[in-house]
Amino acid sequence: MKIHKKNNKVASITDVANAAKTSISTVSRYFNNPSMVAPAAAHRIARAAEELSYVRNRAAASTRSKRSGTVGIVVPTLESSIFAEMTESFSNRLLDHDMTMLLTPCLYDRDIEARIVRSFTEHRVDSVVLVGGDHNDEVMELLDERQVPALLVWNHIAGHRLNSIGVDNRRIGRMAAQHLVDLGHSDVAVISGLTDVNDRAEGRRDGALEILASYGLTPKPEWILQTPYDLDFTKSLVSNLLLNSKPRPTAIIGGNDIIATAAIWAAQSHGLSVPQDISVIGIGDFKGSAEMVPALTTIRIPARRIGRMAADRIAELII
Amino acid sequence: MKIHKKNNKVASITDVANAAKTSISTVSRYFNNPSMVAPAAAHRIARAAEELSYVRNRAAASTRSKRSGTVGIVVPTLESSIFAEMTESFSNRLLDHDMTMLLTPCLYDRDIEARIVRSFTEHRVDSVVLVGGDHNDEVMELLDERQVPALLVWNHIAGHRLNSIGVDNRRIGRMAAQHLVDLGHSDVAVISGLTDVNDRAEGRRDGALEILASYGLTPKPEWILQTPYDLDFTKSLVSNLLLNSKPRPTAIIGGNDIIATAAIWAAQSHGLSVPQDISVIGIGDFKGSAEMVPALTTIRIPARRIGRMAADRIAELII
DNA sequence: ATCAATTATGCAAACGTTTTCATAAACAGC
DNA sequence: GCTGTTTATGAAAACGTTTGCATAATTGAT
Repeated sequence: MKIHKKNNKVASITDVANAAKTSISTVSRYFNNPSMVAPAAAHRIARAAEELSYVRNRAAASTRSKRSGTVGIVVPTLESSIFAEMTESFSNRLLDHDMTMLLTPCLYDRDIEARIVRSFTEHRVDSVVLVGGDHNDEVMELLDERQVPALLVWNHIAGHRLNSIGVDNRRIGRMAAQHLVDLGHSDVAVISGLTDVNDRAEGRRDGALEILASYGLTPKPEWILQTPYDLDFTKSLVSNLLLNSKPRPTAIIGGNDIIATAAIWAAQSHGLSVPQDISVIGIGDFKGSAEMVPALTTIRIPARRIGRMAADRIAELII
Repeated sequence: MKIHKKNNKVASITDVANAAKTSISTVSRYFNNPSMVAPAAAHRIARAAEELSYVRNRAAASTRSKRSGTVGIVVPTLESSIFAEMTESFSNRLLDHDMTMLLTPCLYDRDIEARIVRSFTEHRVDSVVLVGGDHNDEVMELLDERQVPALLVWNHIAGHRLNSIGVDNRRIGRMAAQHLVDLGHSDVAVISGLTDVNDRAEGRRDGALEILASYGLTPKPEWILQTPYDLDFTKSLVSNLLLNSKPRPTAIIGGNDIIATAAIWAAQSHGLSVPQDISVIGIGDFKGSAEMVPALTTIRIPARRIGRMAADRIAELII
């Protein structure tokens, strides 16, 4: 009678070892470090594994080896195409490193983020990726205590004790403002995301205001607005701005492309044409901004590149 | 000397049990089924866990309990806002069930999907979620053999042996075509996604063509087009169509909102105005379609609801 | 008080791996 | 043919949990 796996249960490494007439150590080595096992044995193991449709149990493996092959990432939202792009390229690259991504959106809520990171540590992820530099103390302590290698993406943060990969948002804000100044604008409205939950938004706004101030063009307070990540709300916010300002701003800086898009649509719905009647510049370069009519002027954030680089960096961090 | 955790290692359930002067069984029960442990013991355990900053190891737990608390989901792409929405609401709802999501985009490639599902099974996910009904045999066998409860989302597929939650794409296609016929159009172009890798696209196209045919309005072959999920490409495809057709189509059905958006932009870039000169209808209702100028006419797919329902169904499936 | 029923606990055996250590086998160099 | 290295293997001890079973403690009814 042929040796085969214990009844109706899925095959374990032991079953494979028995079928291949070798020890479980060798089977384990075959899967983790094939070069360590002799060709003949390797062949028998491959056959046995195939026969029993063995699927190794990484969860069990991680108890001994301390490596789960997973990375946890928390993003503010997936509904921003820019985060979706980054996440997607991150995941794809991770696949090349034979790792899998645990992903959870935190909806810009730091407490939810903390809860998610805790859950990630329960699953013993090999590493954690966070967006931006603003996080609960609890998160930092947790990562610290348990020595989970962590990576901050999106912003490059010079002084931070965690690794970071991303852009300098202040600089981007400066670029956007400079562009409008160069076009001759002096009446510029600055509409940012919510700066208290979003350090990207804050950096961009401050960079823009810095440049405007340096030209003596500081916008009046009612032209410096914040808006949540919401097309609908932003569109009516801008509508109000355009209706109620006696001299209208001649240009708008949108803290991200959603805001800029909403601004363009708001302007169009008042019969203003872009860029003839009013200039709008965004930040982010979401997929499609170039094809939009009128094409959206935007400052490119290399989301895919950030995603890829992050995955590669993770691979280094956990060696 | 105070009892404390073994040097420089993270605390395990044993450390907590020692510190709380009880057995690991009780500690385990405290975390999994608090009602089973007496208040006094519970209190000591809570204190000890806090003190040692104990984080339970779900990976280890899953070896014995067969429940990892994770669900694997593979989506075609995150760059489609509609999938992003579904995924996000799925993940949020999953959180309520104390589960975490393993997510990987497969880029519409069935072989990559198969590879991902295999990786999910290695991680012993409690359940797998797939988009649509077209999958490699290997995937089906794997899920079958290992008895992983699986769920199909996006399409509702009547006869399928797996559970499914979603919409009837053929019906949606019929609705789109009927809408245009009702508006009096007789020259309708149908632009779908790639039907060979996307059964949603196929259903929608066929439904649309079915209705058109029933009115004797079958489009000429060069008006039935396919396009990958790409704004850029689609925009120039539609541009060509508009330039080269002697009598132009008076309406376009876009298989999804990306296609419809690209079609609108293409029309606009030729000086045609929508909907005066040409009607365009999309499918999907991505976030923002209503605010767009002109507003995009689209058939709503309840992405968030599908996501939520899927999470709830998963919770039922694995009991 | 007593006994039965209930509730709370602890022991020890799983779970499916990896990894250390020791030994056996194969290979070179002479 | 030796001997000294290298290479391949196996036994057994972890890893951090859950859980079945048996016992101890508590409760309730009389």
